[in-house]
Parts: sequence; structure tokens; C-alpha cells
Amino acid sequence: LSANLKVNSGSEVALTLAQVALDVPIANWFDYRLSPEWAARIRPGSWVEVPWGSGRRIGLVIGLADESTLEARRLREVIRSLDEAPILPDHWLALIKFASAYYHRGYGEIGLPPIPKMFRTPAGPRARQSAFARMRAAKKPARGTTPLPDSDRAGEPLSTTGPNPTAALDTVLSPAQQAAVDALLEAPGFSVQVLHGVTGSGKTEVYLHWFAEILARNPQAQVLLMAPEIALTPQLASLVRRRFQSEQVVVLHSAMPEAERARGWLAAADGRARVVIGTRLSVLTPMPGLAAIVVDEEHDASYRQHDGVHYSARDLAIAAAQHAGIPVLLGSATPSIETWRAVRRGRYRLLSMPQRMGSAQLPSVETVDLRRDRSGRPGTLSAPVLAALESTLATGDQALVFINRRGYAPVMQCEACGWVSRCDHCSAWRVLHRQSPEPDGQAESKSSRYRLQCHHCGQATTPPRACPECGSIGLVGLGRGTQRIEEELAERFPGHAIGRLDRDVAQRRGAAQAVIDSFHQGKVQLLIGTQMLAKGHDFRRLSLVVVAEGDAGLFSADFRAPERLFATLMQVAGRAGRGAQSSRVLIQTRYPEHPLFAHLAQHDYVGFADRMLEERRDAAMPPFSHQALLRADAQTLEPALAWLAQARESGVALCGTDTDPQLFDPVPMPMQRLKGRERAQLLIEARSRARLHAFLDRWLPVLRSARPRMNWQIEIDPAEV
DNA sequence: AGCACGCCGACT
DNA sequence: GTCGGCGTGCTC
Repeated sequence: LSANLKVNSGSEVALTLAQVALDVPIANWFDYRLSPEWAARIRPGSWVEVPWGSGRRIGLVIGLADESTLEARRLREVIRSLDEAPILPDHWLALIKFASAYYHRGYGEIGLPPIPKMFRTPAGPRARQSAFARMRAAKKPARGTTPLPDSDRAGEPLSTTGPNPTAALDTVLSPAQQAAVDALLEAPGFSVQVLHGVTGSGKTEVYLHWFAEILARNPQAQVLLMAPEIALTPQLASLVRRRFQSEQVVVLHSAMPEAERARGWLAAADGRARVVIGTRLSVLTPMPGLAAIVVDEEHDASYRQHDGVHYSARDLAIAAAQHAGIPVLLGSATPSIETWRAVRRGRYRLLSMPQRMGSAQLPSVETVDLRRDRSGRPGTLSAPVLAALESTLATGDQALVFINRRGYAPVMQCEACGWVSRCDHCSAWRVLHRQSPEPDGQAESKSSRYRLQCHHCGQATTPPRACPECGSIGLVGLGRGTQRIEEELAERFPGHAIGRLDRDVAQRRGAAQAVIDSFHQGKVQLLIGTQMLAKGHDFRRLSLVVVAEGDAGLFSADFRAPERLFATLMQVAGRAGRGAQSSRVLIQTRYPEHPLFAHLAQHDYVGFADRMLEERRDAAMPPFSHQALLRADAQTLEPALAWLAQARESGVALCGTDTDPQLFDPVPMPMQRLKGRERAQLLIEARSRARLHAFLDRWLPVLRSARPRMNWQIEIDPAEV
């Protein structure tokens, strides 16, 4: 239409429109006029304040133009340029654009939320400038807590205590480690390396040596080290700070105080921080000197973001490396099947470290057949396991019991009528928890020492004294969680110090570290805990690991369940045998003949992964097909299902006679009710990634204008289907 | 996503 | 007689 704006045609002056990304789910960018004053100062990567409706917003300039598809009279003007903010690097803008297209969200929806709130909320110019100035003037973040002794062994990744103290600032690498570092250093530009190293092979040391060389070669270089869990970052940070004393090291994760995160983020975006250690959100941190990325434990499910935009930080790390033209390293003892396929196809380069460092040996892994155990009450420990625990404790060695259920009992039940403690808001049971004793509390009534708590919505209540259905007082906790196992083992092994580590313990500040320290020091001989124990810890006197529920999810409907179980079991088993003594891992299962356990006993990741690839290929599952999930939620299930059915109709209509992609029937989600919402989903599966995205590009706009309105989201490459 | 505007129930 | 419920529409 001729009403479209056409300014500056034929002239050489600066472009007069800024394309501004804002955190609104409508469009990738919004066009704003630029006064000559601002036009001279603004470029892609600049930050601006713009009018928006009746208010103002902060946005990112992602491009400049001299014409708009919008009528000239509807364009408004940039209020001002935020010169104090760091210019965002081109490779970061390219990453945001890529992620936007891949996850089908607006540029601003992807790029703005990871920026600390205080930088993206409008404030007076003076207030903002002084905030930036204050942050930049602030002295370096505190260097951990107490100075820790340096390790005298190659590796020793995350041990934070121990009597091993020398002044050595550097370490000697094993031949395998050195070979990996050499290979990394010759990696040309963008490339993906996979460091497949067994637990205890010293992967962390490889990361650090690679980083050290990169930082030494280029004074502008910055490196990013990603870890799956917040809990792992302090240990990594103190190790890295000791090793790179003259450099600024920052940690970024969602649970830190806003001001501290803002300071660290700004140091990264300014290029001052040379090493950034962070969880999944750190992948979207702008780093002008980004020269290398490590994704540690790359297979870990925690790299997936679940609120807001669903993304895989591992996949985005690869995209970030691609746009920055730098190498990325994926480290794991059990790489994801997707990663393994890329290795097998020759897309990623494999670096292997099949041996543990030094004299440490991998543990022997055995299954314990629960079907043969007559004593078997649900979730309890079998006779062979108890015997093994007894003899281990008797010799003075340490043992670890892993059970992935926190609380006392997974559910409360009425023995008379079968009533169970369901959550009102979720399709889940309320878990019976034993209250941790109050510091000075005493003589509480029996019922108040327990709570019923939903692990999904957090809703907690006092357990009823009598059954709400039939009035019977025969209410019992069914099954076993960490608290009950701890209680039972304390009765069985009096005189041995027992510790527990799960999210309930870790809630109290410093409590998790205290438990871990006392286990390191030998003050605790038997440790019971959840996933939290599985990663990163290097317990030297641990010679027995017990997995109470070794077949959780083995026959789940989710095709990724075996892969996750294998990774978890490998990781837990990997805690044993870090010291000199031989060690055992006992896995309780009802399906000891399952091939997964044979691979596990041989420490045979490669065999397992190849088998998984075969199965996935035969069944045309990812990575041999590409999926997206359309989810809808409503107060009741019916409208959500009906809306999805209608969405499916429109999608099928778009496809015409084409049968790829395939749209499945809408179904309730595996956890149908969550936090009071009923949820349903529809699976879309395509033979190629390109076809999937081409289809979604046509379909999603249709859904956005669909009536009636519905709460819905699209998830690309869903982890669980 | 916010935030306005706009028509229908239970309270001061 | 109002406060307020969320349905609908708009944001360069």
C-alpha cells in the first residue's frame, strides 16, 4: 500500500527506523521512529526505551530499516537510547533469532527474560545510570568462603575436603586427559566435541586445562561452563576461582539474589568476566568474547527449561557455538541418545576417557532380584542388601543408599476402606512427611509431627487422625521414602552414624554441605539420599552403593525412560570406588534379566546406546523422527480436549493429502491435573526437522486466532510424551 | 503477556 | 445505587 512509510529514499543519512524486540508474544519486533540524535547512536544490539500502549518498555534493537509495513501515522518514536547498557554482540542476536524460529516464539520472548529484571524495567535515566555504575564499580564477587586446599592429584573434580594439601597450582594430566585437551585445542572454529568419560575419569580437569589455554592465548576471550544443577555450581566455582585467581569468575543461576545475578550478568555482558559458570539460563547470557562452551553432564534433564519458553540449553549451547564460530564440548559418562547418534554419524567428534584416574577402579555392579526376597514389603531393603550393608559397616567402610523418593511414605492409606491421600489440585498422591524436629520444640502431638504434602503443587496439610471416608483410625503410610529408610536403618544399625540428604534437608541453609562434609570426614558412615547424591561427589571411603528402586520407569510409556534410568544408575554407581579399595553396587530390581542391567554391569555405555539407537530406528522414534507437542489446559478436561481436536482438524486441513507430519489424537497428559488445571496434549511427528517446522510455521498462526480462546503452548523436541 | 473497555451479579 | 467478574481487543 502506498500509505507505507518511505523515508530517506535516495539519501545517505542514517536509517530512521529501529526494529525493537519486546517481551510480548505478538511479533518478533516493533518498528519505531528514530530522531536524528538517536539514529546516530543506535545500532543492532543497542537498548532503547519505547512507548508501549499507555506505558513504556525497554526493548532491544535487533535491526535498523528505512521502511515499515505499518502505516506511517501509527509509528511512534524511540524515547531514548540506553547508552549505559552493554551492546549485545552479533552472535548473541543471531542466537536469539535462531531460538525464536526454532521454538516458535518472538525474539523478545526468548531474549529478554534472561536479562536481569532491573535492567529491563523502565526507570528514570539517572536511576538507571547509577545502577549500572554501581554494579560496575562493585568489587569482585566474594571468593567463595574459606580458602580451600589445592588438590595434588590430577582431577579430583569436586571434592571440597580431604587431607590432600599442597601449594601446587597446576595438575598433571593423565595421557587420556592430555589427548582430550590437545584435540580440543586444535578444534577449528565451530565444532562439537563429545567428551565421553567414565565417572572418575577427570572430565573437569580437561575443561579447566582447555579453558586455561584459551584464556592465556587471547586476553579478550571468555568461556562458559554449564552445569545442570544449581547445587553443582558453588563447588565448580571455588575450583575455577582457585585455578584462575587473576580472572573474574561469575556464577549465574536462577536461585541467587537478584542484585548478585545482575552484577554477574553485567560483568559477563561487558566482557569483564572471563569465566561464566551457570545453569541452563546462562546459555542466553551475552558474552562478547565468547570463545568456548562446555556443557557438563550434557544428557541431564535439567538442561530443559519448563516454564515460559521450553528450550533445551544443551541444544542452544550448540547453536550459540555455531553462531559465534567457536568449539563446544559436551561432557558426560552417558551422553544422550541424540548426541550419540551425532557421534555415530560423524557429526560430533568423540573424545573418550574409558579409565578412571590413578589407581581407582570401577565398582562391580550386581542386581538383587526382589522377586526372591520373601521379606519384601513395598520399597524396603532386601535381605542380601541388608547383609551387605552390615558387613560394610562392620569393616568400617562407608555405604550409600540411594532412593529416589523423599518423605516418609509416598502415600497414606486407610486399611479399612482403601482411601488414599490424593491431592485436590493434582493427579498425584500427597506424600507423608515427618517434620524435622524443632530446635527447641517438644511434646508435640503425634499427628502434628507428620505432614501430607503434594510434591507437585506444594499444598500441605496435617494428616487426618481418622479416615475422611469411613472414620477408621487404621491409617498407615504405604511404601518407603528417604525418611523411613533412614529410620529403619537407624534401628537396624544402632551405633553407626547415619545421615540423610534430600531436598527437605537441603532446604535449610548450609545443611546439605554439612551432611556431605560429615560423610567426607567419616563422621557419617551410612548416607541415605535422593538424586542429589548422584552427581559430582567424590567420596573416597565409599565401598558400597545400594539402589533401592533400580527399575523405576523401566516399563514406562515414555520411550526415553530406559535412557534416563541408565544414566542415573551409572551416575549413582559412579560414586563408589573412587578410593583405593574395591567396591560394589547393588541394584534392587524385579527385572534383573532386563538387558539394561547387563550393559550396566559391564560399564558398557556404548553397547547400551547402540542398542537404544537400534530400537529408536526400528520404531521411528526421535532422533529418527522429530516431534512437537501441543498442550492445552483448562478448568475441566473437555474444553481442552475439544480445542485440541479442533486444532488437529485445522492442521489436517493444512496438510491436505500429505501424511507427513502426522497429527495424533488429543489425549489427557500423563499428569492430567496439575495445580488445579486439567491438561491435554496432541503429538505432532515428522520425518524431518524441516518439515516439522514448515508445518508449524503455517499452523501456529491459525491457532493463535482460533476461537474460543484457550491456554496453550507448543513444545519442540518434548522430553516426555 | 498486560491493560484497557464493556456489559451483568452481590454488597455498602 | 456501586464494585468487580473475566470475555474481547489492542499494542509499532
